[in-house]
Amino acid sequence: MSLRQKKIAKKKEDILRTAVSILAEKGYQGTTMEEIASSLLMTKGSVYYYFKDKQDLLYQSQLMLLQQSLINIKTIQQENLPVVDRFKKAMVAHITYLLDEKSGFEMMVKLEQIFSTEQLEEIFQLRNDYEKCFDQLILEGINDEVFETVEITIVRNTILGAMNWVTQWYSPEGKKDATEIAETVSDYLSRILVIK
Amino acid sequence: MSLRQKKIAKKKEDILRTAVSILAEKGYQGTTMEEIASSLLMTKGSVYYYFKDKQDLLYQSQLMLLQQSLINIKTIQQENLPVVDRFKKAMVAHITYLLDEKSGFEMMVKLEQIFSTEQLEEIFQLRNDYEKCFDQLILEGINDEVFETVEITIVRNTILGAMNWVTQWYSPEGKKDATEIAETVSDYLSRILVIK
Amino acid sequence: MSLRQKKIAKKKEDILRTAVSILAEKGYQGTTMEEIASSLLMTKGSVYYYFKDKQDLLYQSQLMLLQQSLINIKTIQQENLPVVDRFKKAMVAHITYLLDEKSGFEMMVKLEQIFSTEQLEEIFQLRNDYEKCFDQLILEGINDEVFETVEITIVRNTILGAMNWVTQWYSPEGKKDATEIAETVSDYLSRILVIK
Amino acid sequence: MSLRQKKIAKKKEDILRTAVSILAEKGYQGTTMEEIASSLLMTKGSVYYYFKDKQDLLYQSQLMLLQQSLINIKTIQQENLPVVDRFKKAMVAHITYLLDEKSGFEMMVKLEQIFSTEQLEEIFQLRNDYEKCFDQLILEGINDEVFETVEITIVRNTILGAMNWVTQWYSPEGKKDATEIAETVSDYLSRILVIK
DNA sequence: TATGAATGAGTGTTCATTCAT
DNA sequence: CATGAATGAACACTCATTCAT
Repeated sequence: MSLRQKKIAKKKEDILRTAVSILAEKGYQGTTMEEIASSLLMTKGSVYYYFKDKQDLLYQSQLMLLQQSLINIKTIQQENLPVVDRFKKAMVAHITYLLDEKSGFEMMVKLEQIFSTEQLEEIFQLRNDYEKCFDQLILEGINDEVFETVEITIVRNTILGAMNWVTQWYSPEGKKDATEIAETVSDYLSRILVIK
Repeated sequence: MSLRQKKIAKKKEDILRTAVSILAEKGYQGTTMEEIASSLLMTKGSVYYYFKDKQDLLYQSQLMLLQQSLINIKTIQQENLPVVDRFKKAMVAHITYLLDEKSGFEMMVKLEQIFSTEQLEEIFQLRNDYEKCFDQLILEGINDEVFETVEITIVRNTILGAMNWVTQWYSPEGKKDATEIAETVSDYLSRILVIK
Repeated sequence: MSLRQKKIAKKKEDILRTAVSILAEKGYQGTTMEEIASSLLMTKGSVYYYFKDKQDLLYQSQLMLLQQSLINIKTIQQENLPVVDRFKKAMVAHITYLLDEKSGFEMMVKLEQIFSTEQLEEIFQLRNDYEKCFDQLILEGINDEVFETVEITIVRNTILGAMNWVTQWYSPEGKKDATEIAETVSDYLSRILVIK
Repeated sequence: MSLRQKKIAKKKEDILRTAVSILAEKGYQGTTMEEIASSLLMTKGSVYYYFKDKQDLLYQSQLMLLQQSLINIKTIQQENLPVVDRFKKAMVAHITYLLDEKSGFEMMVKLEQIFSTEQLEEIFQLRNDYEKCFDQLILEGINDEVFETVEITIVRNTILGAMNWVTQWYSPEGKKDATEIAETVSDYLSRILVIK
């Protein structure tokens, strides 16, 4: 990758990071391009130089989030640790990633309404891959007889929901910082699965 | 209340019910007054007869949701049942209420950005009351030594999050209907607290 | 048609008339909605109340022009006059209509680039019908042996071109008024066909 | 002219040729600098090296068209041929030139709106010169008693209109090629003038 | 009460143009 | 000479809101 391409990639990522946090805070429709641009001390026109349109910005930020999350969880899954520890680590990673990026997995809009079929497929594929990793860990735990036998999909959705919602109530001003909150919540959620 | 007033109240409630589900689906900014009106076979002008503006519609729908939820949980709290059962009943009620009304507690917008201070206070008060009910149940459970000793706020937020997120993944086409999902999720969430 | 509908139809026609002349003068891309609106002492928003979008405005104005032209020529065609006279009358009508409406048949844009397939079909159908009327008159003249035997399509296109171009050079400040110009040009163009 | 200057002149002409055909097809407002540049495998910036701005591009392409047309007609005018033949040759040259360059004399915009007074004067001067050549031929024909006595300006405008319009209906897929169409149309237009 | 019509502020997007490298 | 990046003014279009009837 040439220097120029690197510069572009860097700029794109800068924009995406900012977009992610604003979009997560105000939602897709509630966020203006102007807002995103001026947060970056850019003009609207410049943002359009890097991204085709607003939808493209949302799409690529979703991809970025999901791809990074997927890398995170896959890395953890391969570590040489008991399944219980890996599961907890995956939860902590999920929560801290969301809190650090000030992002949300739901951009507050029905994705179907703004994405093309191919885009939706890509997104759903990644989301699915991610969920499968969690399912895999749960299944492993059940087979190892350290987790209760449960309906995997429902439990996974429940746990993901609890984690995704953390962005709604976590306050940096509180007693615990992001990592501590992540640890605590993960501990509590573990109890749904772990056999005592 | 005169007949006329009753008629008006009825109409208002009709509008609110529709508004709630559309707002929950598309978010505050993503929903147009036109959309709400035409869903009710009304014209925009008529909706404005009953509600001052869009924000008022959101405000009152939030109030309705919260007030009803509060009534639900208070009723349950006073029932003559073991705390574990009351807690589970409260969770089931919470989830089924959300799924039935096709609503969401978060209207996909930072409330601070659209509500006035007084309105925010009212909303937060109700939300707080509602959370306190849950906290109260949890505390009771701990005192009765049927629940683990936990950080109540965090556990409550975690559980509420898991429940609120159900609207994101529940599909009426799935194997379980709304009530069954609510029961199942509640069972799993109970494990966070219940001493085994 | 109710009074209300009549009012709407009237307003739509007003807008179309203005749009036609501005679009003809400045071309599709060179005309702004703002311009059209303010020519009518309206706001942009109002124009959008009557027409879906700019393209719709162009489409409907083309339809109006073509439909009226078609009525004009069909009326003339049925008059009980020698074919030479009817042909000349048709030419005069064509030119004066364009000059009166300050319009042009070509809105200075490749129609294919802005219209949908169905819209294009409708336009081309009408255009074709109109051309067929001219062709019919020419054919009649040939059969009556008052017109030379010619390649009908090419002659018709040549004559239509000469007439359509009049809007480019006619000036109301000149010696002749619109009708006189139309008469004169038609006389000259007749010479292409009439046997002497 | 140095080699460098020649290279620049060559490049300018390349750009103008491309610009002419795109501008003729899409109109001034409908054509983007990007489009012109990328048709030439250049970047926008490069085009700006050769031409001050978009208007300059249009201006110079008009000049080029008119100057070439003027040369064409003047050459023909001086040929040692009967006026009827020279007139027809002029028409054929006019039409084939337009069709070959895929150009149009009207760039679909009121010239007054984009050109400066001096530029307009230059353009009008050339246009006038060109028209005068036609007028001259017509006058000659009248004096030679091979053309009917006509109102020269009107006839010339009518004929020019018919010729300019050919670009609107000529299709390379048709039975006749550009030259044949030009010949045919010229023959028909001759009949307006030639005494039989 | 209800509504059709109008409004205007705001938003996404385009594009001619500039300029540092 | 060439270009990539940035800019900002302009424009199409939307939509909450108002108001006369």
